[in-house]
Amino acid sequence: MKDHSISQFLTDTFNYLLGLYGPQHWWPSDSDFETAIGAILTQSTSWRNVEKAITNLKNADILTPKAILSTDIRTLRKLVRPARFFNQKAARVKLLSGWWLKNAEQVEKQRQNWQLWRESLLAINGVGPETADTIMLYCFNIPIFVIDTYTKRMFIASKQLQKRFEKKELESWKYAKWQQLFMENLPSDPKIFNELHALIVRHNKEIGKFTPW
DNA sequence: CTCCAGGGGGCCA
DNA sequence: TGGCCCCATGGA
Repeated sequence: MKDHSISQFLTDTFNYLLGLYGPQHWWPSDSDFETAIGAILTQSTSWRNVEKAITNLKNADILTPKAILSTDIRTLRKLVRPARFFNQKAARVKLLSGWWLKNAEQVEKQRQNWQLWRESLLAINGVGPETADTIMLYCFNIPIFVIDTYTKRMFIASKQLQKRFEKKELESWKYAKWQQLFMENLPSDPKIFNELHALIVRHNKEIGKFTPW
């Protein structure tokens, strides 16, 4: 899977998008815990709506794991309501707060065991691969690349990749396969993974105004 | 009015 | 495994 031409292509893509849009400064937040909560709230939800929910949590002064755990679930539902699926997300925010309280400090101390921390995140109801990797990368600065629907859509449509793989094959690739493509063909650098994912999201928002790269 | 956002879980063949 | 449905706000 590691391939020089693919490495070159991904590096070129990164440089192209960075030149086009500049640094995206992800993840916007006042704390790593806020970032983690945002990762839950943004599931299939516009960032605009997530901001409203986060603002509600800030105004209620409960943007810490302990405060959220001690907040009544019905109160939490009202606060996160702008972020859609508020019943599920209120519960998920509580579960993640419990995980954070128990593990966040240890993650910082034992970063080499990141695979185990990732597994423990995936064990949380409501945390799938994308959310787990988002937390690993944007909260803990661990070099994991985040795959989302934008990334798949954009690279399935890529002529460069279609020279190497059938489009049908690209369409059949699952999360882990896409992640492997990026992680084996780019430097294992959290700054690169951070920026590239943000740039891909930005590019997909802008598509229509700009021609594909 | 319709469409769809920075996903994930449950269910069923 | 793979396909489908559910969740359920707010802006364009």
